[in-house]
Amino acid sequence: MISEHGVASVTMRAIAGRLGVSRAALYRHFADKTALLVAVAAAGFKRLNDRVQAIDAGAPRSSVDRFRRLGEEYVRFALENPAHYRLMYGREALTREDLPELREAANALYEHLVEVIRAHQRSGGIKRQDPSLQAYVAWSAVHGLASLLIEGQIQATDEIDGLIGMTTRTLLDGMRSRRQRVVVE
Amino acid sequence: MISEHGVASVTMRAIAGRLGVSRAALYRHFADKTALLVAVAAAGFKRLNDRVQAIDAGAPRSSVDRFRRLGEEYVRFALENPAHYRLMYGREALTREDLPELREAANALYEHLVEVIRAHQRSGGIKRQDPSLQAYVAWSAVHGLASLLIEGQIQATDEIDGLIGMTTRTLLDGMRSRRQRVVVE
DNA sequence: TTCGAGATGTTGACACCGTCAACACCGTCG
DNA sequence: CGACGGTGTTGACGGTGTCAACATCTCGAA
Repeated sequence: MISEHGVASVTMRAIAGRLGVSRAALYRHFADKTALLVAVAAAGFKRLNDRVQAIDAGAPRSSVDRFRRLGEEYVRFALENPAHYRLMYGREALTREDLPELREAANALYEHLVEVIRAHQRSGGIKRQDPSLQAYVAWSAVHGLASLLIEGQIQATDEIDGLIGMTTRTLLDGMRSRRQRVVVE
Repeated sequence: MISEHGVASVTMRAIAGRLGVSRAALYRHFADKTALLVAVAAAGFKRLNDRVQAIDAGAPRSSVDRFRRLGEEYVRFALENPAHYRLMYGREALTREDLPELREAANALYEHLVEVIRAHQRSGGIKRQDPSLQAYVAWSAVHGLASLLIEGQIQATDEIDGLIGMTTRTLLDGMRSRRQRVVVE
């Protein structure tokens, strides 16, 4: 329903109607509408998590490649499921402190990113700074890119692939360790 | 009203009540609620724009400094006006194609960023790539950081200043021209 | 000065929404 | 067999955005 007509069209009555059930029946399973949306948003994070985990499932990759593909896959997910992605980061879902499910799902994704960065640090590719802070910077970059693309704030729609690659490359160059940098050039 | 009790508390009746006016009176000035919110959001972009323009008003700065301060000031604005910032990038405001005011205000900010990047290119600080694409990458990074901070997705709340600095530094290093990079080290 | 038109404000109503209390049904297990 | 927890239904409540119909006010043209 979200991807068809936007999150505004998701009403308790409409959901119940699709299920062939009365409106109040939903309240046997969810405390209120926000709780239901939080569950949907958390499911989105889990799907995204599965997707990025799958990157490392096949043949072993270099740590740079893992980082690049992670960023790519992240943005691609957002572009394919814009309404869902918006919900995942929407205030109505994140505000509720009594429903930690969403935050935990988001955190699992973040932890994976930290792990990928740690691995790339060990291989000498990037600076040995606090990987959790580096992860925040990288997360910010891809989340910001995904958001701006989804909301149509970025005009260059035909250069999306280039923009994604440029973002991950800038991050990698910006975090690159000095020694390697000189060697490379 | 937004900053006091969140955007959800902003209802046509509540606005009218504050103004000492009836609900329907508002419809003489705005087509509907979304149009009103778009106007508020656009005003936010204009305030933010004034703020970043003010950076260059005083003593002349180096192009690196201009870039750094721009990113800093951007994130700081978001942190000081979280609800307003959310509205500025909210789907309900951006979706409406018949109200270009918001997009234009956002675009003015983007154009300023492009100009700052161009200047830094001329001074030889960063690669001579398409500045409009570099601007998208930089915008993504600061917008993503602001969003994650506002929504409480980033735990390291006591290292915000460090995180902002790390973001702009990573961007600058990532875009830095090869020649200068060697010289610097 | 008068008068009429446009801008602005008001009231009452409509359809829709999230939510809840009260009641009805069902299978399960002591 | 009977009580009980899980599930679903109906009807209602207060709140919301919005609009049509009507009232008022301002101000420039005759």
